[in-house]
Amino acid sequence: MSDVARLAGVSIKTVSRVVNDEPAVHPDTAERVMAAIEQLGFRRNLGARNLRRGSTTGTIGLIVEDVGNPFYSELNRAVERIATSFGRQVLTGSSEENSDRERELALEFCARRVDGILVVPAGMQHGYLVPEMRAGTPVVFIDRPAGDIVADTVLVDNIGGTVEAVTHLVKHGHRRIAFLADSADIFTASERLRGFREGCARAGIFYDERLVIMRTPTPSSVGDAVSALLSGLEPATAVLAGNNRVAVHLLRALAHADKRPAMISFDDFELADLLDPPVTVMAHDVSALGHAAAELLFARVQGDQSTPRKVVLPVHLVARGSGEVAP
Amino acid sequence: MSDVARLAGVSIKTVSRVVNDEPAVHPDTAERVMAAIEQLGFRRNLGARNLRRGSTTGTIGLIVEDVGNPFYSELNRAVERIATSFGRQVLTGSSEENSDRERELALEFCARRVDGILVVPAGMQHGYLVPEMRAGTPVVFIDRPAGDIVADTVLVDNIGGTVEAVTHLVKHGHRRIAFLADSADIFTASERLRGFREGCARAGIFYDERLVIMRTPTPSSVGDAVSALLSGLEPATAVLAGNNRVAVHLLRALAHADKRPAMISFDDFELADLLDPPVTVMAHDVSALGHAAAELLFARVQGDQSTPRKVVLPVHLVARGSGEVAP
DNA sequence: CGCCACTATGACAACGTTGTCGCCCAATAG
DNA sequence: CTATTGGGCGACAACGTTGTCATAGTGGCG
Repeated sequence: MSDVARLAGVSIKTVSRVVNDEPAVHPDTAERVMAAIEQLGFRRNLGARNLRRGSTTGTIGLIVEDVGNPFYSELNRAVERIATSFGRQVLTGSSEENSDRERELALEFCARRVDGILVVPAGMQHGYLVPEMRAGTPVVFIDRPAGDIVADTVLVDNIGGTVEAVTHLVKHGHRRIAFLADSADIFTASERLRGFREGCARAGIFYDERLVIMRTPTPSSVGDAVSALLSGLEPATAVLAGNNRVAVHLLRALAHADKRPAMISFDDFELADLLDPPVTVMAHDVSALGHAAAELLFARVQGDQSTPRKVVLPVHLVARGSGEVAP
Repeated sequence: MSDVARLAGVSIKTVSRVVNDEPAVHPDTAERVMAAIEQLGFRRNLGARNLRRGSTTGTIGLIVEDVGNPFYSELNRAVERIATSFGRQVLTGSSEENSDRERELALEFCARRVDGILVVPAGMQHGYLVPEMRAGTPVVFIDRPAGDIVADTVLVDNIGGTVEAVTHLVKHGHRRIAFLADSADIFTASERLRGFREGCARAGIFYDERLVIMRTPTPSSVGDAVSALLSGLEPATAVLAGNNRVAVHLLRALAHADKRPAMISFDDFELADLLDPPVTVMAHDVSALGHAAAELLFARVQGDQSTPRKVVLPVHLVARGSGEVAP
């Protein structure tokens, strides 16, 4: 900036005025300054600016499990859209479902003085965020609630959705329904399990623990689970997949099976409608999840001090075929 | 920091020493300082630190067309992985295939003094980056080359891959092959068109302009294209989809067709193997694309001054069924 | 006992920017 | 003519941090 000032024959303050479009600059002077800026390729240092002004940095942090997972990338996109509309940029990070990594990312974002943080929490302990929140960095939890603090949260109706899925399968004649989901340590998985039990109870079918398998979905873990569930004296006639990852692995495991059970996936996913049979899903609007969370965050950034809110978005059944086959 | 210093009864410099693990601090003093830091919830301001040290900011920028597109989110993930290994964080932005937006994002990243930029360019003019690159911000182009400047670039073998796809279809008896791709303004689409023509020439089949349709893929644009290609006196017997978006829309358009043409997709995509018939693709390693680009970028960040490099990654055929049906 | 080396600490400036205040000068009013 | 106004501009401090240098104290050595 001082180089520009020297070249234009003005003080650095005047250069500052020009780059900030402040009024009290003579047009001729402004032009000289602009020419100097152009010639030197000057670009103002936003870091220094933010430091001096003590204002916001114009960035927010987003922590998800894996930015490469289509579910989270859609979320990322929705968040970015809102952030852009508020003139902010997004720092993203993948926690890899590891609470230490989540914490590390969150604290690094705080050190960068992001204006706020959106997090799909991996861990259950969030006390480490209390000082940061008290210091003025708003945090909104997405898809899963905070472990041990009170904070804004945006969720989907995990229980209601799962109950509806079970009800739907029972309506089509199933009484041996398996629940195949991610590890019970994960909030959404354990909530959906609760919904599964409640669905069984309401439909008046026996809740059989042997038909519930919950662990991190990999091709082999899901493959093994499928073998177990579909064999034996009373095999499952329908499978409820606890999320989109489980559903994809389940489909692959079933691809070459001779007799395929009915299935419903919690979470919609691309091409579900083009498979054979098309996959019935409990769908929810992932973009809406991101929108709602980001809107909430920016309300906080702009000074909203009301008590923490909890938003629950609806889940609805999209019947496509796989969930409507008889036992 | 001065609050911490006051509480611990030391100077701010000593606090600085403690937070930076500098050796010459008495253990007792260090402990008092740590206690004060804990009590006040102090976290050092990375912006101020970077300003003072004049060092790197520890961030890189990534510009893609759409962070929500699985192709780019996989790329994002790969880039993030490398960035993390170099202790950097990633600012992401979606250009929405708009060159003004691309430019805006890139210049904002520069204003934030990112250590480097990775960009899947939307536009063809990149002169605006010259001052920034001269000022020391390395830029690596991914998937598409820079328009009018010389810079590091990582591409996939678009021409070779398309030639192979055409050859494969011809080998299975097709002579009326359609090419359905994104707008020819997009580098990858136009390169693949070149490959398509070359493939036709090499295989000795007639290149029929009427079988080439290139425009932004939407359900309706692809649907219309399919109707046109598959009707008439000499309909196409095979379709080559120019990218994963086109492929998905194509599959949906064909879902209820009575006679389905053979098809190959340039780009692999999730569940391609589970469709009926499974989709034959020209696959390339998107993660490798991100890895290579990020590695190249960090080499530059660390001072590599060699002449700009161009890396071309291989594409290979994955025969699954849809590309092996006879006319 | 004086000197040196070394440890532990602090004062101060500087990074690049902007807010505050004050100065100069021309134009206008009285 | 003088007094007042306000447009245009610059000097300076400050944002939070760290590099440089100086200083005070301590222990060892000749």
